[in-house]
Amino acid sequence: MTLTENQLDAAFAALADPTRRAIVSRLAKGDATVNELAAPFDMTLPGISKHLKVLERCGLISRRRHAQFRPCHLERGPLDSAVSWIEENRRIWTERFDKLDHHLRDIQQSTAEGTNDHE
Amino acid sequence: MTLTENQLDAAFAALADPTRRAIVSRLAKGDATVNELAAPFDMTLPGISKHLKVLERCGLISRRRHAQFRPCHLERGPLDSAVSWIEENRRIWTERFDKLDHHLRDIQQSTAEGTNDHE
DNA sequence: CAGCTAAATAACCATGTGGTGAAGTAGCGT
DNA sequence: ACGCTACTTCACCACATGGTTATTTAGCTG
Repeated sequence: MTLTENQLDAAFAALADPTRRAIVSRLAKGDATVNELAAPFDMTLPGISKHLKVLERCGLISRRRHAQFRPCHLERGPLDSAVSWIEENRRIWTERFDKLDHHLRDIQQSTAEGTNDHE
Repeated sequence: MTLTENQLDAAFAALADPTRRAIVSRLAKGDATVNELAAPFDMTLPGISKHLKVLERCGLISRRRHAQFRPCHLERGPLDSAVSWIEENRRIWTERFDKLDHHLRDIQQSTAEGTNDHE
């Protein structure tokens, strides 16, 4: 289910480029050919082709062959894995703060009669 | 709330490195000094220092000053933004497939008496 | 077949990144 | 004041990345 470290590296790295994120966003709406994907960008086709190869290598997209066209298709897996990694760490972070919150509440309770705005 | 494109670039790029992800995971459990963060890695301190600068520049961590120590603290914002971006695209992706699913169901219903396994 | 279109590949370039060792800075302890 | 500790910054290196133009491959079409 979850990707290996290397695949996670590649997925995050792939998403770190605005052109590639835009391509992913476009593909979320439906498959598209390379020329269709390239159209919105002020970039040569080989440039787009390189980006697509990056996306393909990390599993974010797959490509079929249809006549001369190579329609690109967004794959969900890497996005899921990326979110999973972040969510897991946010969970740990949040739980820790919940505990801290309880702790502070305890302290406040035990010093309820003292001042409460020092520093 | 959401980061700019550049900040999103930086956040994803920061998370693309396994050392930096490990540092983030460590910090999710609580603040730590540079030496504490460096300990698990087979890497010199300047190397860690560079990684921390990357994390700091994209807002993933902040650093206080306490005596000679520079305790690092994980900030939640960029993680939230990264997840938001991905979630938004997954949402579009999912909705599309739901529609497709309905469409296929319609087709299957209207050709219910025909063959159903042609390509 | 020739020729067009879609896309990939090759060769190249500038810049960025991840790492190093060596030197510098800042604050505490004696 | 002196050194120790905790880090940062500097100068450098090898390699990856993002982009280009020019060339090549693959497949349709006349």
